[in-house]
Amino acid sequence: MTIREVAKRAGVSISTVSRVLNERPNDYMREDTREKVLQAIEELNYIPDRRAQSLRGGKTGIIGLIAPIRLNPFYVELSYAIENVCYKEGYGILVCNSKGDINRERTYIDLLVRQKVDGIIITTAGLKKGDLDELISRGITVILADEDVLEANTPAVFANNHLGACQATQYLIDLEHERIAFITGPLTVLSGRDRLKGYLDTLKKNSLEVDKSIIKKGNYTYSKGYSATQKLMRGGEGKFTAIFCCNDLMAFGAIRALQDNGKKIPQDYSIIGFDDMYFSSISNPQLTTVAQPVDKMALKVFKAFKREISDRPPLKKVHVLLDTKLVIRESCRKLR
Amino acid sequence: MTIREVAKRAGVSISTVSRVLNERPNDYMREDTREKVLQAIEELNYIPDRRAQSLRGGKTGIIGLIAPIRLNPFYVELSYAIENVCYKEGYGILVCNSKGDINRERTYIDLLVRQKVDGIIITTAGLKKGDLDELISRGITVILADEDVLEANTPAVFANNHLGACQATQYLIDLEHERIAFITGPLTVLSGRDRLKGYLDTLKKNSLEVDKSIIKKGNYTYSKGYSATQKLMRGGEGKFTAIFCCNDLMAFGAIRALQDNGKKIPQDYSIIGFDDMYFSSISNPQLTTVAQPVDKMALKVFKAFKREISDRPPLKKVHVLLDTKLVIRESCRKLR
DNA sequence: GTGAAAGCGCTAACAC
DNA sequence: GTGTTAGCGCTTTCAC
Repeated sequence: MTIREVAKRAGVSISTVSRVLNERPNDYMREDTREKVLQAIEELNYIPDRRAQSLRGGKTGIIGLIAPIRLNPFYVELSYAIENVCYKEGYGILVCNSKGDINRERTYIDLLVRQKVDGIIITTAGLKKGDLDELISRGITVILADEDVLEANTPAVFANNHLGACQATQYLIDLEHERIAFITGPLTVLSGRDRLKGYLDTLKKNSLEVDKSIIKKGNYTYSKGYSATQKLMRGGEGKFTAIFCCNDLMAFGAIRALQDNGKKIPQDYSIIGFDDMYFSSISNPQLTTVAQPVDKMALKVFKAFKREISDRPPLKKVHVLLDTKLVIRESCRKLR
Repeated sequence: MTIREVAKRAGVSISTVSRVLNERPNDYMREDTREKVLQAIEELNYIPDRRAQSLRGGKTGIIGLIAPIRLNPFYVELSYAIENVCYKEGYGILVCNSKGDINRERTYIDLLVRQKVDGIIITTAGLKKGDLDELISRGITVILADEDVLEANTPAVFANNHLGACQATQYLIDLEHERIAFITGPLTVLSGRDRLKGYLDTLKKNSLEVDKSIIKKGNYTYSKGYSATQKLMRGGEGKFTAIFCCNDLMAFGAIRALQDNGKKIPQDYSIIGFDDMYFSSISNPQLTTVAQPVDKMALKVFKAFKREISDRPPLKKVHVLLDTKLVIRESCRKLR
């Protein structure tokens, strides 16, 4: 079922078929010719081959998405937000779960290059400017999502992690909490550092002292949230009344650790997370958290991609910073 | 960066380059020629174009995955299990979230046909044998996962839903529960019907009466789990001591509904789910459930795919049925 | 308005 | 052993 067969059936040449397929503005043709072709297409159930189309200079209509998806469930939220806008725009999306493994990331990039995808949306686990430049030199548009790359000359879209951390911290303070423990994200990644800074800045802004003994290193995993909270408990139960966890998954770990110590949430301790994954809305207790604007992120990412592949892409690569939003549910309470 | 440039740099013809690229068994060549080519490839950082390769009769190396992913989070488990085996085998996976919408499914199928994917792994929301046959006639291998299509002449892989439901029901009975409520899945889908049957059969096997008033219709969503449980409560609190929910998501809804009525799990009611999603292992309480063998399913699906695209695909299309496994956690207790 | 033909990057049959 | 060439399915000049 090729364009040739359609041409034969319609009694025209293949270029005519191609013309009706592509509908260019200044391409005039007799209406009955078009009809004939359309009918032949219909009858043969013909669907053009995108590989062949793209080989002749066109686009593949595929976008690659690379992210540490299963590491942090937040990325399944983000990936499906992106899938959704790609669907609406007629793009296919090749999903590459890097698991945070740089080798896996590179293997996937190789696959995407082979497939000549139109673009790659990536939350990288450690790629550098040079890696990105090579991709770009291959004609593949790269959009950074949620994680920056130093000096990268390509568009990037983030949630305002600093703002989010400020919102969370301030909320706890407004609830009269003064000793707020903090479980960090990995400090190797932008979001981790920004969230820490937001916490610190908000404490300072409210003239609250920073107590390093209630700041624990985390890595966005459930088990780390659990173990960090255990450490917190061993460090002295009275040293804090609330915990701000740098993502929801760790917050669940924290809640569990507290419960295992016979504590109740939010009666004994208030817990706030970050991300707002789907499960945070149905967990017990439902988690108060900072929502990342995933849908908006997906949209902005896609728009950046479109702009980049347009005839005249902007020289100045945008860095979009999207506002987060506090979502109040059940895991925090007013202290007194 | 094409094969031509590599050839020029290595001082050989393009067919020689093609030969070293493809390494056929009976293709001999001088070692130094191969070396030269390899070096040129290396120096130019050449990566062959899969579109062009596949156009010339080859495979695209892409598999499409269609499933109602965000409808039931179980499918995110399944999809990443599949992604994982595809990764290992060098396949790219085009993820298509149908949301259970047949139109979306069809649009995606069109996209996958255009992209000339090697195969489609599908959990369909309503495609019929005819739709599948058309795909197959287009040279696209179709593998059914988790959901059957009547009389379809293509391989299929399922979890043994009947067995799973038996395991869950029997477990509750072993815990001395005799009045076990049941929240069904959609009865339009295979898994829904089989799970119901497993429940009914096990009741009968244990000479327990079926009480239709404690069997409620569900649809695999959280909110339905919640509302069905509310109905159950209004029907009479004493009429049941346990609820078997046809998937984990509804189980969470049920737990919530019970808690909103001031009940405790598992003290007041035992709850068992089905699927074993990641979140079930970290929820409060951690959910006792029936685990679907997702990794094994993914493997079997992939193997069926490979067999189908092999030189001599089996005429008889296999139906693989995989055993489920009871995962005991915290949401059930012995009645007395 | 429509058709013929070149060529996208590659593989494979056939020469040499 | 290696090169030449046709052709995969399509788009796009360039003729007519």
